[in-house]
Amino acid sequence: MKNDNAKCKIIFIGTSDFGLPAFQALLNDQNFSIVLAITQPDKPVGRKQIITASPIKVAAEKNNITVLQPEHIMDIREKIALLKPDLMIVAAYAQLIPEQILNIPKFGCLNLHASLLPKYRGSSVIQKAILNGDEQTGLSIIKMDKGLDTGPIIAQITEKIKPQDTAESLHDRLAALGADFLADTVKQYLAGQLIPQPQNNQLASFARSLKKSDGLIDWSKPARELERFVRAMWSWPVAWTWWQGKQMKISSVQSEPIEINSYKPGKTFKYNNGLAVQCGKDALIVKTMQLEGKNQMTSEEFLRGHKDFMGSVLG
RNA sequence: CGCGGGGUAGAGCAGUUGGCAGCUCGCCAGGCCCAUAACCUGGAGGCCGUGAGUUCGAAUCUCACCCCCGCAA
Repeated sequence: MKNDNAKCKIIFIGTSDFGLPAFQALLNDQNFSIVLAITQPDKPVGRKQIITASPIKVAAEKNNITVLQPEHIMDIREKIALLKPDLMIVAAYAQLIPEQILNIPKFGCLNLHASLLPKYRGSSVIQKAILNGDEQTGLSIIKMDKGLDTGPIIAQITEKIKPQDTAESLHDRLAALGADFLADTVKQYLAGQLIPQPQNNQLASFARSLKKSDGLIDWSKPARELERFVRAMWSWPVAWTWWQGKQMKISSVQSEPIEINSYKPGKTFKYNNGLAVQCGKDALIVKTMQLEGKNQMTSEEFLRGHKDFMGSVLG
């Protein structure tokens, strides 16, 4: 039986639920001792603006792990140093960590990242992979340096992107894969079995974080591209368009575009009893949608109550 | 008290000078057809979110409350 002194002392840094399975795996592993969790401050969420703790904070408290939530992580540099951590692990923290912090742990600082680096550094990396029509993406664990997702790669695994994958479904799958992947990789890393490989900066690309407005559909783009766009924007910010001065979310479309180019982009028309929208090249069949103020529903249901919709122009 | 839309048949929606509750789809029964998600005939299905108030009379006007949703964060 190992005592706590023999365990690897880890500080876990993360905010969103992407890092949750990995965090949980570390907590459950007898080889590790999580001495501190660092996460973003509680923030108002939802229509009622209820102050809500991050998923990482909730999980940490459930496991009696101390939680710190500094505005800036530099504010707690001293506290981190006093703990003399062996390793720090970062997963979806949403804040750049300065070198002075990265240098504190004996074995440095590892980051679990949701793409195959150097492709897609940054934050909206899962969306980007779907948007670009990639066949596969994956997880990378890198040893962090002062740059944003620029550190040398320690381990990677790939994951196929399914034709029906949304950013949400792919996110959940990658997050789940992160559990064993991280725990195993950390052990091998501590055992000195993994050698960090520098990233090829020539191949690097960057995915900036998304805003609500990034979900606005440009109907002049090809249908094939917009189909990926709808999946990439789900479940946030969601692909949306304008109709009669109101926002309308397009939550899902049929995967195969139809080869019709008879209308102006954004024009709606009937196709096999379904609702089709003309795009820049070919057209898309809308499966489910949501008008602001209303619930999400199938296009069939929507059309029942909106006889004037068919034939209008969106966007 | 952040801003705004909404709650009417199983579903989606109409319905305010207050006056018998409607449409499309679905469902049930029957008919037509070689056949059908097509078409024809008939039918069932409503505490109009809840509670008060105004009125001869309220889905409709007034007040309070509950619930759903969009924005914002």
